[in-house]
Amino acid sequence: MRNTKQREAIIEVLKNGDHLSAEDIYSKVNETMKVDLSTVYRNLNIMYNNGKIVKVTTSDGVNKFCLSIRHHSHLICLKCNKIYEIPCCLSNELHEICNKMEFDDREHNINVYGYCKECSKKMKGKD
Amino acid sequence: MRNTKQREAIIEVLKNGDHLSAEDIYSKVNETMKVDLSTVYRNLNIMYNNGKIVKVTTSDGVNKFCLSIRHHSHLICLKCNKIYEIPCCLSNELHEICNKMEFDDREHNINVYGYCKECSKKMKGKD
DNA sequence: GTAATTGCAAAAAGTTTGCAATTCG
DNA sequence: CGAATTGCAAACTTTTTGCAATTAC
Repeated sequence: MRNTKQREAIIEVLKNGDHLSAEDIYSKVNETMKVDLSTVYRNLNIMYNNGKIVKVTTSDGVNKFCLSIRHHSHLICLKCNKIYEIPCCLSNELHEICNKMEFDDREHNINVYGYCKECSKKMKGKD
Repeated sequence: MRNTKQREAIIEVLKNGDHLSAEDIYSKVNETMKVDLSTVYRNLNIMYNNGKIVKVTTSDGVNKFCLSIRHHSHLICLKCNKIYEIPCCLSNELHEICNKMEFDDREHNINVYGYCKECSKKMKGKD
C-alpha cells in the first residue's frame, strides 16, 4: 500500500467524520482537492481488504465506512439512520462461542437497530 | 399485508433455504412459478419493514435475507461467504448496554467474520 | 369496490473496470 | 525504473419506480 495524497485525504476525512458513505467521503475530500469517485471506491476496497476500515449498513441499505481502530459495535437508528458507536464488551463471549463452533473469528460487528434518544423523543411528541 | 401467491412462494423459498440473495430467491421462486424480480424486491422491502425478514451483508457486499423467526447472529465466512447461524446468547447483555445509553433497541444482529471449519482446513493444506 | 399488488420496461443508484497517464518508492 | 495508483468514461450490478392491469379482501 502506497502513500498517495488521495488516500491520505480519504483517511483524513474518515478520521474526522465517522461512518460516512462512499459518496460522503467523495464530497468531503473534494472540498479540499479533486479526487475521482472511482478512486474513493478503489481505496475503500483496498483498505477494507486490509482491515483498515469497517463497513456498516444502515437499515435503508447504505454502506458506511469508518476506520477500524478499535471495536466496532453500533447502535443504528431506524429513524434518522445515525450510527452510534458502543464499546464492545462482548468480545470474549463471542470468541468463546466461535471456539466451540470451530470458527476462526477475525472480526465482528454488533449492530443494534432501534430508535435513538432524540428520535424517540420526537416520536413520543407526535404519536 | 395481503396474502398473494407470489408472496407465499417467496416465503416458502425463504423457509427452505436460509440466507438467500434477492437473485437467489428470484431463481428459486421461478422454478415453480413466474414472478418478476421487482416483485421479489418489493416483497422483500415490505417484509423487511414489517420485521418479517432479516438482512445480512456478506463481506463481498451481497445482501442476503432470511426469515426473522428467532435470534439472528451469524458467522460469515470470509472465504466461501457461507452464513452460519448461531444462537444469540447475548441479548440480555446488549439490552443492558442500550438501556444505559437510552437507546430503544428493537432488533440486533451480531455478525462475526472469519473462516469456517472447512475453509480453514483447505487453507491450511494450501498455504 | 377499492386499495394493495403485480408485471413490464425503463430509470436510478451504487460500484466496478479498462486503459492510458501519472506518481510513489 | 517498475509497480501501484489515478482520472476518466463506460459498463455492470443491484435496486427502485411509473404505470396500467390484476387481484385479494
